Order: sequence, then structure tokens, then C-alpha cells
Amino acid sequence: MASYGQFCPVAKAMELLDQRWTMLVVRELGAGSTQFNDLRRGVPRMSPTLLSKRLRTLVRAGVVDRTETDGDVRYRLTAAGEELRPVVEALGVWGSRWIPELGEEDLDPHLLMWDVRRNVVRERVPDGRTVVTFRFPDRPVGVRDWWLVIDDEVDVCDFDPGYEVQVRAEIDLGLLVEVWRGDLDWPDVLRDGTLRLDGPEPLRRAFPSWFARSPFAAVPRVEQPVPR
Amino acid sequence: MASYGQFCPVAKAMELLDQRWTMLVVRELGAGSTQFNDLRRGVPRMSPTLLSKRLRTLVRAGVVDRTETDGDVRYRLTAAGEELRPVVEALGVWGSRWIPELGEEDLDPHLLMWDVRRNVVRERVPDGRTVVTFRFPDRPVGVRDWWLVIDDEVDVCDFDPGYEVQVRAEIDLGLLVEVWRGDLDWPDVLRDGTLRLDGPEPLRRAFPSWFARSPFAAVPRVEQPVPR
DNA sequence: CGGTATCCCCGTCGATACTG
DNA sequence: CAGTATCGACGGGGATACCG
Repeated sequence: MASYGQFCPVAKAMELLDQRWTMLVVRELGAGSTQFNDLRRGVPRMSPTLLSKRLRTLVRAGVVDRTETDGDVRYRLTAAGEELRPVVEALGVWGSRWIPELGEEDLDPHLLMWDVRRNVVRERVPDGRTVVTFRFPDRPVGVRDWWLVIDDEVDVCDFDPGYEVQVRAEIDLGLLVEVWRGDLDWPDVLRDGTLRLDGPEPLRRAFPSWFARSPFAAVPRVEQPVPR
Repeated sequence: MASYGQFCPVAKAMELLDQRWTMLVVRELGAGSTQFNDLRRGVPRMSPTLLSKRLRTLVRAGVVDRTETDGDVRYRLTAAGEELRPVVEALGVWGSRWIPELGEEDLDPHLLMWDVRRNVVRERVPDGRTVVTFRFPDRPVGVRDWWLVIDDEVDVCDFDPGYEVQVRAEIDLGLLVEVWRGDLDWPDVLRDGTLRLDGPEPLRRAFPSWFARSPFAAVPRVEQPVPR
């Protein structure tokens, strides 16, 4: 953590926060993940070594609290960490507005399914077990098919868990990402057949209401795209 | 600018903004500097090569606009850059509250005098030329004595420009930094003789009103310092 | 004033494998 | 589940000098 040699509070904050991955770990903690392997799912491209290191740095900085009881390790934001919410929020709003274009490398199906999983609105899904599959026809086998098992808990699998499936959804990954981000709406992709749903009509109709979108989906976008 | 491989807007924002020095350059631009060498004074420990590189990156990202007219080069925040103000603001507030301790290496007299210079409240200083000196008795010769020439413009010198001096101020650097940051108030350092002023009584009395403090000076501090 | 040119080092990070 | 261990490459960035 190299010093900027400045007394400015922005500089002091960035000495900690400009370290690669750090804000994303804070974001994950803010989103509610507390266990090491859950955090990993939120930053799938980060090596466990580095995650471990960043967590230690954040603990030292007083931003994260690590507790271990009976071998159960938990990471939580401290008061200082909670107060980083406005920073994450401001960054997310800015990113939504001014970096609308995604690269192919940004389309990580693991991360998307992890986000979708975390944002299932349980009350809107029928009681009992509901199984939804997502197929990304533009992806290679292995990351093409996903199962979402919505029960008391919500689980994601990249293999067939063997349950009966109620709704099958098929859409290119990039387009579902755009829906998640709020660049597109469910009606947009349903209307033109970009999203194909298979299953009983009442379930197909209810389907979009089951999934909350990104916290930044509602951020007003820039009307005129930036001229480059 | 390594990608995080994430479609999350926070990640996309940080791909640009987590690069070392970047937020400080944005802060400087937001504070009103437009010329290359003025920007340098706001980030004195940054090499010109790197500043140049960062500016180019920011221009490419649509955050900064570079204009050149008759050899006069100016850098200004674009609309996208202006919208980074909430980010800088949130970072500064957080840094003020949660990183109160400064290291010796953070006490850069050049930066402090640059900040002081920029925040002279011209209307409160007597008309005509007023020259103020700052002496940091705890600093070595060369960065110990500073002249502030307040006229139509405000200039800082680290050498005697030869004018008659109206007020001489003497205080340890760290303490003036704390006043600037809002950790201390003028009355605090005046009362106990930490700050010694020399000059006509009316000017000595008015002196503190001549200098606005950091934009983050008024941020409410954390009552209980973080236990470490 | 507004930058380039060079050079080199060191630390960060990524990749991969493995463990209690 | 919660991390460590190891290793190598690469490139960011600091230092310094210089130029139009």
C-alpha cells in the first residue's frame, strides 16, 4: 500500500481503496456475503491468495471484522466499512451512466448467476420448490446451462440437479446481463423473442417478477452517448 | 488498465479509477487546475511522465477534455468528469472520518502551501499587496520558509521575493496541516501559542479569516477513535 | 510552459496446486 | 470450508534527464 505522501483525505482513502479488487470485495461484503467462499463467488477472477490478502488488509484498516467461532469464519463490514456504502454507490452510479459498453470479457456467467441467485424475490415465486433453467445458447458447453433451484434456499448449479423444471429460459448471455444492469427491460427482451420462455403460461407471465435487478438498474442513463 | 472481467458498474468504474494517482488528478481538476504544471503542484510526488500518461487515459475515457489553442494547453473535466464529484466527495468524507492519523511522509509543505494559496479569501485580505510568511520551525532549511504574496493574484514562493512582510506566522508543519484538514481550529492553535503571529494587531486578528480550509474540514469526525 | 525519453527495479498479481 | 504455498513474469511506476 504505497503512500501518496499527501495529507488530503481523498489521498489517504485511496491509499487503501485503489488497490486492485479492494472495492469489489467491499461491494460483496456490502451485498451481504460473509463467508470466504461466498466472497469468492462475487469476485470469481480473483485468486484466493489475493482475496485472503485483501481481507487481511481491510481488517487491519478497520474496515472489516473477522470473527471465528467454532471454526465458522465470518467477514463483516465494521462501522467504517458500512460508511463506504456512499463510495460504492457513487462509483456504481457513475459506472452505470458513463461506462455503458461492456467487453466480451466482462460477460461472466458465473457472476451473473450468482447475482441472479442473490436477488431472487422469494415471496413472488410459488411456494415449494421451483426450478428454473437458464440457457445461454451463445456460450460453450459447461457454462451454457444453469439450474436455479428455488426452495427454502436458492441454489445455483451448472449441472442438472435432477429436479423437474418448471420454466426454461433461453437468451444470449450479454442480453441477460443488460437486463440485469438495467440497460434493457424484461418487456424489451420478451417482446422481440430475444428471451424465450418455456413452461406453463402463468409461470412464464410471473417469471420476470421473480428476479430483482442490479441495485444500479434504476440509475438514469445518459441520453446522448459520449461521442468518441 | 486490467479488466476485472465483470459487468458490474462498480467494477467497470474501478478499472479506470483504481489506477494509482488517477483520483487525485481528478480531484485537482475538480479543484480548478487546468494547466499541466498546476496539476503537478497538486500531485507533487507524481512524475510528469505518469501525469501525462494518466491524463491521456482520462481523455480517452471521456473524463477529461484537452484543448490546445495557440500553444495554450488546458485540461478540463467533461460532463462525465464533473459527475465524478460525488465519488471524490464520498472518498474525502470517508477519509476524513476514518483515516485521521497522518504519517510524517504525508506532511508535504509544497502541497500545503499550494492548498493555502488556492484558498485565500481575497476579499477578506486588505486591498493592495499583502505579504505573509509561514515558517515551519520543525522543517529543514529550504522548505522551512514560505512567502505568500497576496495581490491581484496570489503567489507562493519558497524564497524571499523582497517585499515588505505584513504578517509572519510560525507553526509546526503538522499542526498547520491539522488546521487545514479541520482536525484543529485556528483558536485552538492561537490560544496555546502553537501558532505565533507577528505583525500589526488588526492584521493578526484578521489573519485566520483570510484562509479557507479544506473542503472536508467541516466533515463531522468520529467520536470514538477506532480501537486498533 | 508542457511535456518526452530512458532505464531499471521491485512488488504485484495471476496461475496453479495443495492442505487441515 | 478456509485458506496456504510457490513461482514466475511483467509492467507499473519511480527517478532522472532532457527537449521544443
